[in-house]
Amino acid sequence: MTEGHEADAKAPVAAGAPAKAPTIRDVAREAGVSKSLVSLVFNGGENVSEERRQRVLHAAARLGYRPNLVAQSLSSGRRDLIAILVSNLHNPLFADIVAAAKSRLSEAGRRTMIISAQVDDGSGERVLDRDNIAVLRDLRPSGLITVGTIPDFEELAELTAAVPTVVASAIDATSDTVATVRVDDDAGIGLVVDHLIGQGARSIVFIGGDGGTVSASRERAFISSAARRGLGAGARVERADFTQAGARLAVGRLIAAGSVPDAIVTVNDLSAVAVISALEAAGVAVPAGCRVTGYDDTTLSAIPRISLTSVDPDNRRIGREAAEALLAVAAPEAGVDPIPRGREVLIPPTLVVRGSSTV
Amino acid sequence: MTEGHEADAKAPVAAGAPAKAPTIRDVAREAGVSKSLVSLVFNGGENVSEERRQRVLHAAARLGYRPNLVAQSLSSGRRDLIAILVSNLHNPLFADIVAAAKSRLSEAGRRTMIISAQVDDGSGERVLDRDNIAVLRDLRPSGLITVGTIPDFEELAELTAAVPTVVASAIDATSDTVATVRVDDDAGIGLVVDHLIGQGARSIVFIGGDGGTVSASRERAFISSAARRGLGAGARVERADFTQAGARLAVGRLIAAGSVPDAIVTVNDLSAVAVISALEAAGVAVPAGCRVTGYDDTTLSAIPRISLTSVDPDNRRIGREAAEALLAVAAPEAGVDPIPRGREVLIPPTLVVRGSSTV
DNA sequence: TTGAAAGCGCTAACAC
DNA sequence: GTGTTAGCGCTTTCAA
Repeated sequence: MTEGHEADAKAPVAAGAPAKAPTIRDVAREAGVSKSLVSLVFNGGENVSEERRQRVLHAAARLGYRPNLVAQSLSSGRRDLIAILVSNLHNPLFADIVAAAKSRLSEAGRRTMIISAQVDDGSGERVLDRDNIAVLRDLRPSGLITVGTIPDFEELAELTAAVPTVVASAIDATSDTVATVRVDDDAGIGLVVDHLIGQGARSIVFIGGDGGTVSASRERAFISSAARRGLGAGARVERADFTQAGARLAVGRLIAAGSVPDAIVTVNDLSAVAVISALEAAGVAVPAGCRVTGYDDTTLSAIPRISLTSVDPDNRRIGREAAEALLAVAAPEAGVDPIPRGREVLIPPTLVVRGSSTV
Repeated sequence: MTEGHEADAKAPVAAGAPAKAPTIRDVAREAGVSKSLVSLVFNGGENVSEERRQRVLHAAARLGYRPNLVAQSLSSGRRDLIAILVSNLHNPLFADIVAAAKSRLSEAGRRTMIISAQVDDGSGERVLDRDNIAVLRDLRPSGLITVGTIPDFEELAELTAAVPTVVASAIDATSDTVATVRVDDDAGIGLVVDHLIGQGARSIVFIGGDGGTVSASRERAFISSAARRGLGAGARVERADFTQAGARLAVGRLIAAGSVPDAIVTVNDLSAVAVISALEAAGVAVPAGCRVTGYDDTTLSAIPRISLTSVDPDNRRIGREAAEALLAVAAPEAGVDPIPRGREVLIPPTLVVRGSSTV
C-alpha cells in the first residue's frame, strides 16, 4: 500500500540494454530485507509476515526478478524440475506423448524441460547425445520421463539410479525404472489379427521384429495372437527392422518366393507404407491382392491416398499416465521412499480401420 | 607411467550405489593439489607443469570426475555451450537442420544442447515453452541457434539481446539477430512456376500465405514469380494457413467457384497432400485434372502413392551454414566485437519433380 | 607455476 | 518472523 515509492527511475521491465538480470540480492536491497527472506517468499514459505511478503513481491516485480534455475539447482541439489528426454526429433508420434506429459505436469505445478536424447552422428547413425545428457544430469532434475527408445540407454544408468525415471513408449527399463508406460502390443496386434481374419485372411505375414525391443515385442505379440487364433502355418514372420528399406527387402523376399499372403501386418506405419509401395511396384494391388496394416496411427495413415488401417496407441494417454506415475513418486518435497519400481502400465489401444485392409 | 599407485581401493568408475559424483575438490585432494590447479588443467591452462597436469588427469580419471556444467555456467557466466532451440517436435524437417548444425558445432569442438521451444497448451494451441526458455537463459549459452518459426519470438528478446543468435529456417529475426539462414523462397517458387509453365500450365493458384512469415514470404515469391513470367490473371492466390484444414477450405472455394486451375502451388508438403485429397474428393484427378506441387521435400513427398513434386530446401546445408554463422561470432574466448548483425543467408533450393505435376 | 580467497545466485540450517 | 552464515561446484583475480 505504501504508495508513492520514488522508484520511477528504474524502468519497470525491459531496460533496453542487456542489463544484468536482477538477483535475489537486488530484490532484497530494493525491499529492504535480507536475501533469505526473499528466498523464503519465492519458495512458498509459510512464516512470512504479509507485509514483508508484499514488499518483496513488489520489489521483485518492479525489478523484473526471476529466480535463476541454475543457481537453484546448484544450491539445493534437488529441485522441482522434471526433465522429459525425447528419443528423437524425427518422430512426430513422440510429440504427442511429450505434450500430454508436459501438460499433466504443468497442471501439477511442476516445471518441466524438454530435451532431445539422440543425434545423428555424421554417418546418419543415431547415437546418444552425451552433451545433452550431461547438462541434464548436472541440472539434477527431480524426475525424468524418457519418451521412445533411446540408444545406449544403459549409459543413462548413472542418471536413472539417481533420479526417479519413467519410460514412456519404449521397453528400455533398467532395474531402477519406476515404471514403464506403453501401448499393450498384445492387445494391439490382437485387434489387427482379429480384424484381418474377419476380413477372410487365412495367411498372414508379420513384417518387423528386428531393430529394437518394441519391434521384438510386436513380433512376439503376433506369434502368440496367431497361435491363439489357430492360424497355424498361415502365420509367418518376415524379419525386418523399422525402416522403409527393411520392409522393402522383406516384401522382395516374399515376392521372390512367390508366396504373397492374404495380409501383411507391419510393425509401424512407415513400414506399412514401404510395404504397400513394394507390393504395388511388384504388381500386387493393395488391398485387393494383399491387405496391409500399420501401427501407431500416425498422420500418414489418415491421408486418403494411403488410407492405412492402423493401431492407435493413444499417445496422449501414454504421456499423461507417464506423468502420473512420476508424480506419484517424485513429490516436490517428502523423501518418498520406498519407491515402487518396475511397474508396467499397458495402455489399451484401438484399431482404426481404413481402406488398406478392407475390400 | 608411475606404476603401482596404491589406489585400487576406490573402484575405477561405477561405485554401484548412487554415490555422489566426485567434485573438483575430490580430485584436488586425490592429486594432492589445489582446486584452482585442477580447474586450470581442465581449462587448457598453459602454465601447468607436466608432472602436476598428469597427476591431476590421473586422479580425475580414477575418480571418474567430470566438470559440472551447471556450476561452470553459474561461476563463469559465459561458457562454451551453444544451445539449439528447435521450434517443435512435430516437424521431422527440423531434425535434419538440427543434426547438421550440431554436427558442425561438434566438429568445431563446441558443446551443444538441444531443447524444444514450443509446447501444445491443453487446447492444442502451440505456445512458447517458458520453462524451457528459462532454463536455457540461466544456463547462459554462448550462442543460440533457433530452428523453425518460434511462437511469441519477441519474448526471447531478452535472450537474443544477450546471446549471439542465428535463426535457421524462419524469418523471426529481431534487430539483434546475427544472421538468418533459410531457403531462398524466390528461387524455390521460381523453380516451381517455371516447371509448371513448362508443363503447359497457364492458370496457377497459390494456396498459402497465412499463418506466419514463411508462408507470407512464399506468397510474395509466387506473386513476383508469376508476374515475371507474364502469367497475368492466370496467377491467383487463395489464402490458407499451413494446416491441412486450411488447404482443404481453399480448395473448396476453388471448386465452389467452378474455377479449378491448371496447377496449384502450395506452401508446404502437408498442404499439398491436403489439396490433393480435397481435389480428388471433388472428382478432380491429380495430376491429370490439376497439377499440384509442395514445398520442403519431406519424406511424405517421396511415397509412391503421393509422389509429390516438391522444393528441396537442402536442410542439412541450412543447418551447417547456421552453425558456421554462429561460429564466426561466438568464439569460445575472445570478446569478439563488433558482431555483424542482420545478415541473411539464402540457400538455393532444388526442385524434385515427381508424378503430381507431370502428365 | 601454484594456492588462497572471493564470488556466481541461490538455499538451508541456525541463531536472534 | 527475520537475518546470519555456510555452503552447492566451479572460475578467477591476486599473491606468493
